[in-house]
Amino acid sequence: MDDGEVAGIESAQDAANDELVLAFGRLQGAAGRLEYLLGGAIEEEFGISHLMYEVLLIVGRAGGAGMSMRAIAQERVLTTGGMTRLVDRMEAAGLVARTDDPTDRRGKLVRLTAHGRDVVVRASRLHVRNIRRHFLAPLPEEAREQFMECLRILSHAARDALPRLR
Amino acid sequence: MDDGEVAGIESAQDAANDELVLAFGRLQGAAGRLEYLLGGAIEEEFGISHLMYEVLLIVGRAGGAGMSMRAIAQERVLTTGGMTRLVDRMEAAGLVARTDDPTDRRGKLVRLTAHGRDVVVRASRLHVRNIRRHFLAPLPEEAREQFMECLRILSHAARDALPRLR
DNA sequence: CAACAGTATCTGTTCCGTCAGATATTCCCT
DNA sequence: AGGGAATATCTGACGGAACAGATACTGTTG
Repeated sequence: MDDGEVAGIESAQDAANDELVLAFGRLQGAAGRLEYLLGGAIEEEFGISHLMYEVLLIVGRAGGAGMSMRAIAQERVLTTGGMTRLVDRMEAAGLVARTDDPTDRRGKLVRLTAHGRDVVVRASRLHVRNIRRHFLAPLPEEAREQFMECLRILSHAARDALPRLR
Repeated sequence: MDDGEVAGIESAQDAANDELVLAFGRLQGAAGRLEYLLGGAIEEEFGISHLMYEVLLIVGRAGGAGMSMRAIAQERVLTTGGMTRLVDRMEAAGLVARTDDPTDRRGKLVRLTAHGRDVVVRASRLHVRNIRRHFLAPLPEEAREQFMECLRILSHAARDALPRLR
């Protein structure tokens, strides 16, 4: 079971697709280490993971009485099972609070605590300084806005296109 | 510890940055389920994860005698420890083979087996039909090329900017 | 209203990648 | 050549998310 030639594994036409796959894969790997690119300071400063920070943002902008577990999970593209445990940890850290949904006794509503809001506000302030500078820096100036717009579009599409997460 | 107002959590200036954070986060979540967007058919058809498919692509295009574990890990942004186990599984599945690096007795070289090359060729063929159509579809026609270019730039930058992975 | 399908959340299990440490080897400096 | 730092890979322990099943509740339908 040996192999000689590996060149010509694909047509030039397909090579561009592979490039996209590889680029996205690398970014996914890098995103797992997003702390180095974007949120390392947050983790150091506030002792919360980047994922927690994202959930704070999501819940924070919902405001009002809070968001259901499912809605958060849907928004962040996570299973509700995973969300249960994540919110467990965040609740233990005093960042969010669960309350019973008054309109549906199956449901819970998650909202920021005062501490959680404080953290997200200060973390965001820290974030702002880093995100464009470090993450987007390699891109040519004029491409950044459009790239961010594409990212927004794709992420919404991804969120909505995926089958309902358990 | 109750909280009343949640509006005005941040300035309008910062809101755009948060948008980027959230978009990227969602994409990361979605990327974990990249199978639905890009590679679901591959997993069904060939019984290999999308990550394995990516590694097959990476090793395949290296060609020749093969790639070191570290080089693959670096290219895909993964720790070498994780790579060890991934290659274990891929070797067990008959997709790749390890050989001792003749120039460095610490190292191993990973190369595709005939079966691995067959899988990656056929999977790529399947992929081509799906990737642009499903993943990039939500983007306006004229933005796609530039978006892919941005993705390429950023992914290379991310790979190179990260501290050496253990 | 009883039956039943659908939904929200939680929990046990499993998978998989990271982290830190161990071992073997190479490289560099004296 | 000898000693130590750096490097390649592997391994044990761990964390966290997915998956599937369980439980509780809702809404619909006969």
